[in-house]
Amino acid sequence: MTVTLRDVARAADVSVATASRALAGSSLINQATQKHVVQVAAAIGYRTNTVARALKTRKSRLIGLTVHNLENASFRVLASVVQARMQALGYQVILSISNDDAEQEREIFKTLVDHSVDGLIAVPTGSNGAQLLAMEHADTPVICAVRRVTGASLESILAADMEGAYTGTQHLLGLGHRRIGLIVGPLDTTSGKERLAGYTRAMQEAGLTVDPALIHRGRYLPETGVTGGNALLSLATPPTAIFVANHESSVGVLRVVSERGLSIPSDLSLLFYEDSPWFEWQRPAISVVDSGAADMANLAVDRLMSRLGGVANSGREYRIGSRLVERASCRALPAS
Amino acid sequence: MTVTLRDVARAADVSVATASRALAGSSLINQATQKHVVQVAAAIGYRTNTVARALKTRKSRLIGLTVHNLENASFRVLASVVQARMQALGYQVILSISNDDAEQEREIFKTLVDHSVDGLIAVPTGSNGAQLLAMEHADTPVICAVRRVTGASLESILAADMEGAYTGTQHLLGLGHRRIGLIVGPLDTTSGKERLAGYTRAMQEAGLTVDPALIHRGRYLPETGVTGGNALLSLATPPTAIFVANHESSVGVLRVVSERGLSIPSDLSLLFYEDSPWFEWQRPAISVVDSGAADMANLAVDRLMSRLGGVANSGREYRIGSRLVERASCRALPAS
DNA sequence: CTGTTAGCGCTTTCAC
DNA sequence: GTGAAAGCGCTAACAG
Repeated sequence: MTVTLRDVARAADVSVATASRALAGSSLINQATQKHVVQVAAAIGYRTNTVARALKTRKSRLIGLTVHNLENASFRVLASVVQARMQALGYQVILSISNDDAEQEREIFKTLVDHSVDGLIAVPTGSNGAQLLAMEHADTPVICAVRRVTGASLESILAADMEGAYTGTQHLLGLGHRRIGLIVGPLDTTSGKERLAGYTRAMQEAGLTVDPALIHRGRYLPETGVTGGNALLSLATPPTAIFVANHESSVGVLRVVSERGLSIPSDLSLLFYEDSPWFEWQRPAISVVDSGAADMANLAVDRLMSRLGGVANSGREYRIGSRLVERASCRALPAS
Repeated sequence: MTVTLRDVARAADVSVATASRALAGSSLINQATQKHVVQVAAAIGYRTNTVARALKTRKSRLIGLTVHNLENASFRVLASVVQARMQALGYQVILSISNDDAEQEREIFKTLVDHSVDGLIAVPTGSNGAQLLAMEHADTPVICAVRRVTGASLESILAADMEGAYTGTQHLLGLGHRRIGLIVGPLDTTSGKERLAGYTRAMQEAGLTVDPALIHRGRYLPETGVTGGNALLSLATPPTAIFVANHESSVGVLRVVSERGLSIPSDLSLLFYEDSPWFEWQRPAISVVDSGAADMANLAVDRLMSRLGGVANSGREYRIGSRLVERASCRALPAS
């Protein structure tokens, strides 16, 4: 039925060992035999059985990729980029979705190990560091992306959230805004904490006292945008600009703005965090602090590949700088 | 290093065969030994080597999933649902992205076969039917989802596009609209053809002659929404409603509407095809013809599982009925 | 019910 | 440069 290396060997009149070497492109082999074997193999339609090879070499050419979901634009970009690049490098990726649930993630990691993935790129929930460390000890490189695990010495590729929020806030400040609202994620996540810190720092450096009423924190959900937007806009002195530093809530904020009949940017300036294709199709196009998902994905792949190539775990944290993308949703305030 | 079945056998003082049977939950085994082996296995931290098992049984417990991209909401839902359900069923999914490119798809299928996936759920480009058929002949079940391959007798799970477009158009007609614009995908895709057919049928049944100027067809891209929207809205007698039956162009249409300062639904009624989470967050919330991506995904999994269970290829085409989701973007026209 | 044994298809010493 | 042979870890006859 299936044509095996044996068949190739027989057809090319060499031993299986030679056939294997020829196909693997081993150096210690006669050029002529090499060519011949390769030709014969192609002729009879031979394809390496990766399972058998994996059993022997303990290399599956499979890597795991776990993300919280596929709705968040950053995770989606991560999935696309990792998939495309790893495939080009001869690896297949097993995608798993954790729903940001520690329990599910635990199961996923176990199964991935069972399938003997050669490596793992994970957006971790943060709760299964021990398991990840165990994988590292079992010589399976793990790269954390977007999120990290505190206390575990794993290579992590993160966004420079503090710096990004600082840059974004500064941009708004530079435009003359003084009352700047912030909608941010939970403060028990690194990104939530750091984005708030960046905002705070920029405000303080500008000599402004941070008004707690201008800060709304909530879950990574569209609803947060609605409650946050309404809360901020209902203030006695509402903000002249809102920095939406919680990607998922963007759509909720847009809804509130539209319901209140506010026009952007004349009534309110809006700055989002993490770019999404449709932000630029929006009218006015939304300015964003792009956290660089594609670059994070690329670096994650680069790091994984070098780990796969034998480089030791640096335990290092890499930060991808944020980038301000000015579009049309922020206006300069006339000097008053 | 790694603990094998041998170790379990030794530790439990039975043969490898018995250990294997105990772990596999074979029927022909003593309850007591069974329990004992399982306990010992857990105690020494045994985990089945799926690669070795796959080599022996020719079942990898891996399935392939190919989609054009992760941006289209339907593909995303397909990926999420298939991943979650297959995982729960003890399978892992290898995700590949074809970019709707026949060449890339060809490579993907080859690699998937190399990794001996047990089955495949594919959103096919349509150009590699022979390869898919070859997989079927090699006893690897293939289920096509969302798109199909003409001329190949493969099980396909499709949306009832003709019916959906018919329903959507009828809805608009029922609201009193007579000049209904249609923005649709390429006519060399099944969905493009069928959606146009559904629209045409509804119009004709209402006794209306179809004005070709009201039909804009274009690629599955946001740009199409811009050119299409502008073309339709620039007509001497512009439509009172636009049926955007090309998911990707939705965002482009919204942009045109906003640029022209049109208000929905008073100036123009809008009906989209294929639901997306953010459509309901939009203000006004967008009415849609939901093509049922989640249901397609579920059925695809069901079909794959029964094929995996030994059921023969029915070669059948399954259609998931569309559903009209009325929100707030279509208004009834006053009888004139 | 349990043990012995023969591979699945491949890579890789180790001899020649 | 090439071949023979030994498994990787597991399952599935086949005996007992």
